[in-house]
Amino acid sequence: MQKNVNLRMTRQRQVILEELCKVDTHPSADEVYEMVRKRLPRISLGTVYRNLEILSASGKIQRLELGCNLKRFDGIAENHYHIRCPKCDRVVDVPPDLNVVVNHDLKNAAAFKILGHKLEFIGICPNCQT
Amino acid sequence: MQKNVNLRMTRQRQVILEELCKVDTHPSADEVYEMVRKRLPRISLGTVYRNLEILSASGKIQRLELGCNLKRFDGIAENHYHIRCPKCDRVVDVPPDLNVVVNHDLKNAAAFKILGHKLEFIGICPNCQT
DNA sequence: TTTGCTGCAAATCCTTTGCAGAGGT
DNA sequence: ACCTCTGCAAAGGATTTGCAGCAAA
Repeated sequence: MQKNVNLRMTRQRQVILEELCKVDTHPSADEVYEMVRKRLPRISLGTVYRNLEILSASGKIQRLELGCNLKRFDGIAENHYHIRCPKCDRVVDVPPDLNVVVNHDLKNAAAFKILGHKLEFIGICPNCQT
Repeated sequence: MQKNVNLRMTRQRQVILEELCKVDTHPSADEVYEMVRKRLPRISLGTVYRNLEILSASGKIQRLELGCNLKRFDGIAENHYHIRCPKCDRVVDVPPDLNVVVNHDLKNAAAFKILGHKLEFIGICPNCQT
């Protein structure tokens, strides 16, 4: 990925941004591709990927990546929280004695039937702080 | 994936479970493969994937997948929370007027320098409730 | 003996990348 | 004109799957 020194607002980038702001469906890259293709039939999927990356790096859109790329597995079956270090991607458990309170008032308002929540803290681990 | 009607405790499954419970590093499937291979040199990566799936489906281990498989993009750049429906994988925003309180007391205790958190609610969407 | 499980390899899915030409600024 | 961006296609990495033989129960 190139450094965003001199960003150009190309037609493709413009349309991707417009289409993304039109919807609230949190589309995947492929879904964005399908949306944009209606206006720019010759756009390539690679371009969509590159632009989504650039747009989120420059803060114009948000990239939802709750968690890391790899699925990870935990020998502890009980639900608990994690802290992930964005530098080394290490994941550690949140000490269980710590009281993390998530207010579930939202349960009453959303049309969703809330089953639970996933909470992940992002933090620089001791190793990476130096 | 077969339905878990009659699970057998094979040597491979046993060793995967044992190795996973030994560590607290939240390994990826490939890392589990490397761990297990020391004891079962002929095990295949496919078997590791299948067993991690089966073990987490049967509740013996936990699968960390904060979020969905696909990266998703959001036209709203500001940070906000999401609800995801596990049935249809739809993601919607948490209405911003709802007060979600995450207690950050944990900041003082962990050796991590906490930068923030990611919170995702899991819930059945109106469509999937029928 | 039944049938779930394994190793293997090929397939699949999503994403990234190299390249030569096109197009913003 | 400069240099970023594009389309294309191939490569890449993680995960899944088909199959024939193996092994728990």
